[in-house]
Amino acid sequence: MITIDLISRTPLYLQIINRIEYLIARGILQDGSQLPSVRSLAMELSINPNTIQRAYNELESKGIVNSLPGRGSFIVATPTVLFSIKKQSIQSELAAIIRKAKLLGIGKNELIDFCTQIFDQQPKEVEVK
Amino acid sequence: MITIDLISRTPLYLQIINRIEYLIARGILQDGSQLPSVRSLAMELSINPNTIQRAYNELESKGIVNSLPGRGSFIVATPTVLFSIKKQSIQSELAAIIRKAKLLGIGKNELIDFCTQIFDQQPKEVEVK
Amino acid sequence: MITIDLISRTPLYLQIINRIEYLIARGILQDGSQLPSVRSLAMELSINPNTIQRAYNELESKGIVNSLPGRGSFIVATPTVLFSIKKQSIQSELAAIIRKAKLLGIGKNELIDFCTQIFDQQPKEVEVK
Amino acid sequence: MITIDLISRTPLYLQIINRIEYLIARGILQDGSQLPSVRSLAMELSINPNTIQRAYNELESKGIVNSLPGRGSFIVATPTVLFSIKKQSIQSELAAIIRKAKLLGIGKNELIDFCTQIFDQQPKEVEVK
DNA sequence: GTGGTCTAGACCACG
DNA sequence: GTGGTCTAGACCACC
Repeated sequence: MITIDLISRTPLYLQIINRIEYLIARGILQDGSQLPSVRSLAMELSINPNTIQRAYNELESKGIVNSLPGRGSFIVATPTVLFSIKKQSIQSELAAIIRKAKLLGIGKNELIDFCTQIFDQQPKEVEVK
Repeated sequence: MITIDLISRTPLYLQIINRIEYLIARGILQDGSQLPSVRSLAMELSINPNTIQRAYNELESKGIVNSLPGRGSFIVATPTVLFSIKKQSIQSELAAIIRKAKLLGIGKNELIDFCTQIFDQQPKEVEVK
Repeated sequence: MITIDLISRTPLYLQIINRIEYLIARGILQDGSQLPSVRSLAMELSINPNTIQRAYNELESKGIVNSLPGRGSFIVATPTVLFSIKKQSIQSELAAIIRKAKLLGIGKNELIDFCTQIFDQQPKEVEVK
Repeated sequence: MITIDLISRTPLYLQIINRIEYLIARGILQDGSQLPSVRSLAMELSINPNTIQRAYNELESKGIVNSLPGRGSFIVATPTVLFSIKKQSIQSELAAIIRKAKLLGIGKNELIDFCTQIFDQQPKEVEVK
């Protein structure tokens, strides 16, 4: 369920976070679900347990996961909550890049056309990087 | 003319590259213009000459600048050329983020509205990061 | 495997680049192979880690190497790809020198004889400079 | 007669040397001809007199020019002598590049074909860089 | 441990 | 003065 891309430039802990958030947003990981243990997931993915630990820690500090020492880590966010969190981060990223585009002198219409094109061209399911 | 933000997480050498590319795109630095010398710019920005050197080197390997030992560094790219280079990179960044938005389940109309809003909200002149 | 010549006038970082490209072209460093770490290679060659870092950076910007922070640097180019890159650069160098020879008034036959002689005289394995 | 290319990466003093040697080889500057004075040539080319001085010095140490303090600089090499000097330097450059080609695994026939092609493609008169 | 960025300071060739 | 290379040593994020 949780997969990573060892070749990708994206840090492994971020790939894990993105993947878990994606699974929540899609309703695959539900509120209250238990995440795999740090050690078992590390084994499964053949990476360092510290990396998993970091991903879980960041998810906890975002309020998406609840780690109970000795018992495991559990999802505490509904897709709705998760959605608004993610949406905000995407908004800020999008704002940054649109700022760049404006600096370049790209007009609004050109930008919109562009977004439409990209949106339509994307395949329906893509691995989160 | 060339400014940096010491607080930004963007590496200084990248800020300098972005700034120079921006000035070329805007037609402020013209084809054939001489850039400030490595040492003088380092002094002006109060940073290490090596950092400027690195920025100029990368601009040279991108074919935007011509560095002549003992003579100075000169712009060799027209705004048009520069524009197409930058546009391509913005396109790929935009594609990546729109991919993310789709994964979240954001619809096309919502995305477009979003871009329009952001585009209109942006102040006219913003520091390149 | 990777060696340098401290006496040569060729910059160390270029010697390292050439050497690695040579090892790829020969199939000794294969697609996916991990390069020695920046620090370990620096230690082995008794030079500064920054010099190795620079070589790896340039190889990455050429698309020959993939550097993943915290994980290492990996070959991503096949010998075939590398071969065509190198061949092109050799072609242009050769063109430049043949142009000079023509300016001197050296005839085609003389040039060809010359190349043949040099080709046959070369020892089979020489250090890349 | 003596021209330079301010954009070229070749050092100015080398361009001047190459140009003078070319003019001798072609018989345009004859044995005993007086070269323009350092200052007048510097003025004419709008470059630093030191650069001309350096070029003349190197030509003198090669035995091609004789500089008589207070009187000027004179050609002392015949085209024949010059030819053999240049031929040697071209030989060593050619040897270096053929060595590289061999390292890449380029065969003798391929090399020869290549040289022939380049030789035939070259325009008859090209500026020495 | 890994790569990436930056500073400080030195030396070189070129003008 | 100019750009180019290299060393030494520091700090960062990531694994």
